[in-house]
Amino acid sequence: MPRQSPSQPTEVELEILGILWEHGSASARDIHNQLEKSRETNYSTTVKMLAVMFEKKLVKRDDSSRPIQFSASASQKKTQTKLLRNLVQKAYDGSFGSLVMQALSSKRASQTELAEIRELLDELEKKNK
Amino acid sequence: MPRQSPSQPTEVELEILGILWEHGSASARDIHNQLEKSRETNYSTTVKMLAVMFEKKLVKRDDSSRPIQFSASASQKKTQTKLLRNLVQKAYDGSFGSLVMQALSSKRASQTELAEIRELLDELEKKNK
DNA sequence: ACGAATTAGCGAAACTTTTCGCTTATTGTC
DNA sequence: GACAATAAGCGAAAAGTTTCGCTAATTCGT
Repeated sequence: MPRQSPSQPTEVELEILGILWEHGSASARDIHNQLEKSRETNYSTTVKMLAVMFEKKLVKRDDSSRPIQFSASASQKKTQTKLLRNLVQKAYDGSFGSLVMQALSSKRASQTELAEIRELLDELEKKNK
Repeated sequence: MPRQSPSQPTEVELEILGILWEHGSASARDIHNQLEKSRETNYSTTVKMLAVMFEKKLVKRDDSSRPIQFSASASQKKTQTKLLRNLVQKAYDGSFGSLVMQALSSKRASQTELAEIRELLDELEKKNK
């Protein structure tokens, strides 16, 4: 009973990627220290996750110096895009627009963000015309 | 080595929910026929998934008539909101705005949608002032 | 250089998700 | 009612994720 291709980074993987995006690169210990803040976990587990993620090519590692430094293989932006597309596909019937609408009406965007969005919207409409 | 609480509907679960949202309610056979279009799967598997989802309270079932009719427990909208919040939290550092920005610039919104978004934006800014 | 501390890795296992074969129950047809 | 066809359910297992104890390797302090 085989299954399909893997897809998105999992829960913990995403948390680790988040740490890497923020810090650029870090040792297993650094990553673990960060991870501990949000999740009860063990150093061994972190190390293992990094090994798994390395196999999946979610992270790179630089062995040239000790401790080994890890970094994310894909940029935050690229990963975001994948996740977003996946969500739109799976839950919003492929409509980015309706996702945006809902995100906006959930009143989670700050005033500054709203202004930025408006600018972006202006640009987009200009181009489309 | 215990783990945490479950969270979002999984891959297949979401696909099944999608079918139910579209059809309102359906028999296992109906659901399976739909599911087969996008995923190589077996009737038994579908039935089992429905059983699992029933235990998780993701779907309701009406046993009063045969074949049993299934329907989604939560509306598409509610589920979307949950998934969206989760994504924003996990991948966008909690910023709805930056998600919206990215969704917009990915050029996936239609002209009509853009107009709607602009309207919504107007309303939001009015309220915030 | 030696022992202590830290880092890296392995392998097994707990837990979750997805799979399906096989049995039982129910329905439809003649 | 008898038989065939369809529906529902069960239990096991494959596949995927996350966990960690324990060992080995490396580095650090003196």
